[in-house]
Amino acid sequence: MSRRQSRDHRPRMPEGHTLHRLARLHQRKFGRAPVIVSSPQGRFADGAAAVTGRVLKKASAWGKHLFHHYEGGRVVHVHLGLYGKFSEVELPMPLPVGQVRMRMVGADFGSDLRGPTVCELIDQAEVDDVIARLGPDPLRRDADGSLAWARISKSRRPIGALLMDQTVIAGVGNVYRNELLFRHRIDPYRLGVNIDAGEFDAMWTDLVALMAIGLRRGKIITIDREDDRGLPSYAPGRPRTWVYRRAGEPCRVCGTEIRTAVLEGRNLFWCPTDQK
DNA sequence: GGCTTATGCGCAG
DNA sequence: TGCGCCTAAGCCA
Repeated sequence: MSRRQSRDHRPRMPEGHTLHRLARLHQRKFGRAPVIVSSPQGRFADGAAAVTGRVLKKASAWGKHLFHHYEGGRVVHVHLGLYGKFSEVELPMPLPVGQVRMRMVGADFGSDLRGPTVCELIDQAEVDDVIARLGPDPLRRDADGSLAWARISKSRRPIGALLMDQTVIAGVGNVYRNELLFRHRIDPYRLGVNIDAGEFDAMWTDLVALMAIGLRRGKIITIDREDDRGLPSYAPGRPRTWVYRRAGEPCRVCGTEIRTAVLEGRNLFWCPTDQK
């Protein structure tokens, strides 16, 4: 078997940590060297033609948005959406399989992007526009949680919806949203105005730590945090989440059946006993 | 082999 | 509110 498609270490859930991980990977594998960019599928043909052969100066992420900054001020903006994925491919590149929107080939590494919601060529001003629409990203060093608090503390929307709103906090997806609310014993339907400052501070601090674990480990782990006892306690096969996708199963704390409902089109999971 | 489902989000109506 | 995007893992037969 000469399967060139390498084993992939991509996180299963593309929330913010996935994009930061990709930015780090792409910078390491493609950075500071010319990259051959193409669009086998054709839908990104013009964008690919504009950057191919140019040096990738930097890859960065803000929330769920990924930016490839090429020399000459051109930027490739990617949002994976629900299905988008980058594969990791060893050279030489095999023939494209399926709908490959963007193919990147560096000196000793390649990557195929399939199924993204967004893959477009933009300039720095447009990057700034994208970022201006996003809330603070817990994975960025400069993240200012007080900006999120300013929005939440005034809102009459449920906290379960606010945490998913990318203009409030950038990078939180359905897994982190549900897990964070359980960890802090907060009912997802409680309104933003009814969250107190202490609760928010604790959630924000926790979120920063949880997402940093996701970034480091490449998967979302919200129980058995390695820093709980100062040593790695996660082992393959061990449960990694408290409530996410556990509808009907017993709460790991009190045994009550985990409930599920749809809030603004997304699946909510919570323990009706523990979360008030 | 086929069916269901999912992490996101913009848009139509 | 619900659809469309259009991938792929997980499950069942």
